[in-house]
Amino acid sequence: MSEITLRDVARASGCSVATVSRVLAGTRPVGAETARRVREAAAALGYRPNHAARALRSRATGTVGLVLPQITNPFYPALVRELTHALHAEGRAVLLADCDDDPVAEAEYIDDLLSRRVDALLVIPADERRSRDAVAAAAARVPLVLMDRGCGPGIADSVAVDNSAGMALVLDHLAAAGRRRVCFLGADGTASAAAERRAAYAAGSGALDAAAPGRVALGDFSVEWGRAAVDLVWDARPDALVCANDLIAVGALQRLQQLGADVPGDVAVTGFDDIPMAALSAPGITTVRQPVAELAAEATQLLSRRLAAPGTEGPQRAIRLAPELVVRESSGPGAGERGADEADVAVPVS
Amino acid sequence: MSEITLRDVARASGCSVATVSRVLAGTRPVGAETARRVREAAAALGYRPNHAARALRSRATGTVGLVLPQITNPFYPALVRELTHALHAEGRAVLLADCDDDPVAEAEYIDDLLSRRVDALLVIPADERRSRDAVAAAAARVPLVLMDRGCGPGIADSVAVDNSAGMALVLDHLAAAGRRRVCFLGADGTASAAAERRAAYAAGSGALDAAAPGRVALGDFSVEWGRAAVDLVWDARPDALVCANDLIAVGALQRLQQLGADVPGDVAVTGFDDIPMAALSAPGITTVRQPVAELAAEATQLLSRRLAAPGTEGPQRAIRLAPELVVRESSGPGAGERGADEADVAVPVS
DNA sequence: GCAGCCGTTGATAACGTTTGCCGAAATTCA
DNA sequence: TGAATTTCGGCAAACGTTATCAACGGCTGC
Repeated sequence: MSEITLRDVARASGCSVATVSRVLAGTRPVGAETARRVREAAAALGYRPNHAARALRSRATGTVGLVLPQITNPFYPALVRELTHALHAEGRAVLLADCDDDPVAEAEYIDDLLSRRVDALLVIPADERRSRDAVAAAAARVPLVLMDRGCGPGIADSVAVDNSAGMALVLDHLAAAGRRRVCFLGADGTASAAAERRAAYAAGSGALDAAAPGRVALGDFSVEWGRAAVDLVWDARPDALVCANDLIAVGALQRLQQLGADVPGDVAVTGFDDIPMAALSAPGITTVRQPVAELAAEATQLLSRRLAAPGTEGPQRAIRLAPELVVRESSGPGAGERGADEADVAVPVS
Repeated sequence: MSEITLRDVARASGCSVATVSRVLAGTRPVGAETARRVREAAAALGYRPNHAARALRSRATGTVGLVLPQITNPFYPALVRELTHALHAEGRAVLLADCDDDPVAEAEYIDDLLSRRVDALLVIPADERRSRDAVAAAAARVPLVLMDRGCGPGIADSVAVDNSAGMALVLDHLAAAGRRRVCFLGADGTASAAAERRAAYAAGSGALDAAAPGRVALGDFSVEWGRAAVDLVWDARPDALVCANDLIAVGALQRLQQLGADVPGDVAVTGFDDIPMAALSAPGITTVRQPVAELAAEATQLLSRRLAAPGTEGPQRAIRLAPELVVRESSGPGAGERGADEADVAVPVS
């Protein structure tokens, strides 16, 4: 069985548990010869440190809790992947909790993770408003980084994409393509991504057409809403639908095709996030790609910094990363001006 | 700080730590009045048990490790979701490890999880052959359940969909629709799902057409391969492409549309797994839906059974669950015989 | 009324590590 | 060469919980 403890290694190598602990953890210099004997014995016996005991004694579990609203949201798997890889690279393990978009469940999971003594928490809050209390309480106990969505000001460090810059990229692109009758299919949720994207549209779309900022339909971040939203704005005879995320765009695209509209000939469609489906849809959907690996790297770095300097409550940081525009067929030249094929061209933000 | 220990609760409630532990853990009966006082004090102080200490003493962490090949594989998020929910419902937490399809990384993660003293492991092996040693070694230490893919015979308990039954559903459906020139676009990997599906095709397709079992193209489980595979079988003028999973089907569908083929008029396309994209593709892809929630429930139940009777090495179980056929537009009536609209009809296996 | 029993409770010893402290040996410096 | 300083290793005390054992009541039953 996995019963080999420090005592056994100590006995086998002829020294005390303390020395064995020191050479294995490298906390203090130890004689070269002794170190060799200890390492040999440990390897021979197949010693595996007991993380539970270590955690109890040193009050650090080497574990990070990751709380997210819905793993089935197609944007998150890539993020989870990058986060777990980045954290594992630092020797930490990841406790995963999917709260199913329910702030109450979210609070319970956070509580459970805290009682499991995670060293830190990564949270994508389910709801900007109703997640706040639980997140703030947790942030008071352990280093906590908010990702993707905000949770009110001054709660904790946060890392997210610059939604305004992303929306600006989209609007510039559509403007350059001569689109003017633009509509926004967004989400009315309190999640910060929803709010920021619709604010950015409201702020930027006026440059295309004075009435554009008013052509807005708000629902949620789903394919179903995308389908339904098209009908609500159809009377305005739009030549471009700016969607707040790729799921909405997929739904909009489907409904447009049902209605017999030509995409991009009659109307362009754009999304946000660049989930896998955006590239695989027909036509491919022009969208704003989030720098997922960089988001993960920034988040883990933020955590490491807090963990390295315990108690030191430095100023909170709100990191915003620049997204890039991915141009695909769904926003190609309109009916009048068909040009060359230009699919999947990535345009980094300046 | 989170410094409230059993001692504090004991002092506040006027009894010993032993009693407090007993009432809070419910391990042994305790006086009603005392229990009330203890619970009151615990609540008032906001006591949170220290899982690290508990784990050290009782040699059980209440934690399960989940090792999977690629969280970005669109079939897994739904499975992860159901697994975490099922496990959390039993009071366990989930340590997640994504090994990026690399058996070496997989072995390291398994090792790390074991040294973190997980009570049990859920593993979706990256490779049938090269994952075997690490999985077998782990299974000797803790209860382990293999999911989705096998890992050689007699290694551990396993839960998976019945791939043969699923493939049979597809072939029956195509036969009933009058398709005869069937081709199989599969994966040559050693993963058991790949092998079982292509074996089931080989065994069942002969009933449609004597040459069908020979019309096979093998690559991997990707959209890219699906696109490429179409060209390899196109000379055979197929009227149906049976794909080993939905990603291949999506790729095949794209390439067919590029070639100007009508789906399902000229050729039907079927997938396997029922990932979200299958429903959202245009046309929607007929596929075999895995009973994800039931798979998760069976797996956790299997774990619970092993955990309840420690050391009792009962016989290994290999549970196979019946899938259901989801008929969508991609396998509708062929060119000659267009009928009524029948989208998204689920036909459970008998 | 006394032996014996159960139901409750309190001390206390683990669980396997890390770590502060101290002694011994080895090294340096005057 | 003696004292000061460093280096190295051991002892033992934590960390917060659970489990074992004994003690102390108040019972029942004869």
